[in-house]
Amino acid sequence: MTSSDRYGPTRMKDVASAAGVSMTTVSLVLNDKAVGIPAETKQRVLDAAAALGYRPNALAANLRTRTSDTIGFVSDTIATTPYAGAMIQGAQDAAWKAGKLILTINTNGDPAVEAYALNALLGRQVEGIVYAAMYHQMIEVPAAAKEVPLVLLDARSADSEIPSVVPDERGGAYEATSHLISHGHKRIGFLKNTASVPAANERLEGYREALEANAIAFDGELVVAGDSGLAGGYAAAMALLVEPHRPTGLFCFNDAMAAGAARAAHELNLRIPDDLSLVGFDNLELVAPFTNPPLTTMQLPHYEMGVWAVEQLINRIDGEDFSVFHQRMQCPLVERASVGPPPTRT
Amino acid sequence: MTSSDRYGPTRMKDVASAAGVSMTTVSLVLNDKAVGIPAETKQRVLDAAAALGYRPNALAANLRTRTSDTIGFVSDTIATTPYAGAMIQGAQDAAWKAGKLILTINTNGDPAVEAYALNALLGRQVEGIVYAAMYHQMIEVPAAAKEVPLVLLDARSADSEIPSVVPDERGGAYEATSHLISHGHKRIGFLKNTASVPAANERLEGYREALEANAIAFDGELVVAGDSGLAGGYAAAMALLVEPHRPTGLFCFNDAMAAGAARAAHELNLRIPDDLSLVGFDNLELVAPFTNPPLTTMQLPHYEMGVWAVEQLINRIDGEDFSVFHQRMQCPLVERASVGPPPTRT
DNA sequence: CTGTTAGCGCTTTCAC
DNA sequence: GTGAAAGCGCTAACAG
Repeated sequence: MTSSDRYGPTRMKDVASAAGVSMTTVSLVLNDKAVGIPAETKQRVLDAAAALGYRPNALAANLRTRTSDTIGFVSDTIATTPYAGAMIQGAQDAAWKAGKLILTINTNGDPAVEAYALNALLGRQVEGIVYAAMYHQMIEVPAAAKEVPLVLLDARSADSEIPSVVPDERGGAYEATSHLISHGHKRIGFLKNTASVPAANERLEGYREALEANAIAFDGELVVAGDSGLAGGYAAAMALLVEPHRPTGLFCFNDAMAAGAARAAHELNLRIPDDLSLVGFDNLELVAPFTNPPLTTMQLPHYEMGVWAVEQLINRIDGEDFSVFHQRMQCPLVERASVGPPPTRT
Repeated sequence: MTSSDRYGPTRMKDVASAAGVSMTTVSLVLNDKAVGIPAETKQRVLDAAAALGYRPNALAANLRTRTSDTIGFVSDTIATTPYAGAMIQGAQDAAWKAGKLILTINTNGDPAVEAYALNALLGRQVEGIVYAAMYHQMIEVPAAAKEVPLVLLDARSADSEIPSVVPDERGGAYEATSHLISHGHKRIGFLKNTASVPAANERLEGYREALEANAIAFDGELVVAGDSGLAGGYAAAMALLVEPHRPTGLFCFNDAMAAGAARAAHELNLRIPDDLSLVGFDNLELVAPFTNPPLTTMQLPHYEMGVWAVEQLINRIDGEDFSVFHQRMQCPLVERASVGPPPTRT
């Protein structure tokens, strides 16, 4: 009130003079570094700060300490996929728990934007960067991103030095197929998608391995490709189901294809799961529970991957735990009602 | 190379001495404020900066200029809704276009986290805050958020001074109902949800108004409530469709309920759209196109709302355009295949 | 046209 | 135990 009547928010200096102490003392108290300061002084500082509505300017502190408590989150596309939310949420929650804030940016896949965005992030002194793709893929990381600790989320890089986390597609497919087998199925088809993304190849592998592990011969005729949407699933399933010696169970590349398969089955008057069992992948929250019957499927661990990515990043920022580089996150089975024992007569 | 061999990133001072000029000159050149500086000098600065890989420390600049080119994005929950992505994307794109970065935080609806989060944001000198809810609702905004320009996204506040943007629910419902009417329907049911959220009430209003505008008497018997999921839609539709004088068209609170209605129709051997026309709401990208037949529905303008919110925020930060306070964003009709003329005999 | 100088608000030796 | 003073990296008067 006395000397420093001025515009703008209260500064530490104001608190100091209000409490009748120096800035050093205020800083010490407010940052819990007040080792030997009497409780009485401490309280006076706290009171003054509260009375003046003091809020430290983090920018100034960060400039001085050369930290920022901020991490960058770069993603290629965020909206076009329903999965994005959970990943971001996981990342946020983990960051928050570590007292960091997240600066988000999305590049829409444009390399020019990407370069610019990285610069903006780095200029703001982010302590690390999470580089997220919105579906499991191989990406090339701009050199600039490597200036700070970096982890890849739902993506991998040819540069194996960059830590990454992706879903365990192979394991998920293995479990999906095994689930069908455990119900007694022996003729199990795989509806794969045509695109050559890691998910496609690895899910096919998992399918094969599960078959092998159970001494069921792999039959190339039982895997048929289609586009990864409902229409593709419909067509692929149709091709398989009209055959005389049709499969009794279908493992589908994703839930959309599974929904297509269900449609094909209905048209052929095959009941699910009595005549045909179905397992999907993705566990789309808006479709899997609502197919008829509700779809048994594999859950993509997006939230967990988001958490892992920033926890790992923070470990690296803190200089700890450089052990695990490439994490494959387990995809849990979500049992609903589309799987049963195979029909007694095929 | 000469005097300042030191650790850490290059600073402006380094560029200055490398180019043989003062920091002022460097600053001027790099910020495009070099009014009368000879091209030759300018080039020398640019070259030196490039050679040294200089990247300005935005924190330092921001401290000095008392700006931050950063806006805060606070949301209650991000993952649990499929809509969130588009809103964030819109916000991001608009922010990026204005040269701002977004600091995101989500509170999971916890007021304690919220208070803390707001402090963190404000401490980092965000220039404004977008406060987003993940579905259209009334919220109470913490006082701290009002210290900087603020706009509400997909939410409204009792405090009418706070600008906000929400979907035009009433208008959407009006158009949905009118669409049915324009196809010749006269007996149109409304499947409403039981929760008393703004969306529910306003969609009911829009439905009534469209009826009135077309001289169709409102019939309370034709509006039946259910929970807002597939099961609720199924039950509500069932109640209506078993009646002898059943409606020929149904406007549903949302796509999930519409999917339930479709299920009920199938069970009753009513074909869509021959025997029954259906209009949904939300245009869920993963369900609406894939119902059988594909669902005609109203699109929620999430991306556009995100854009509007940050554009508005930036206007306010810049001290311009304080005119529009409450925006209701139009919900466009997405025509697919679930609407046709009513059957000739009811 | 360009350099000198004084801070932005904070943390942190180093004295007393 | 607490204060004075230096300085994080930058911008912006103000001279010259």
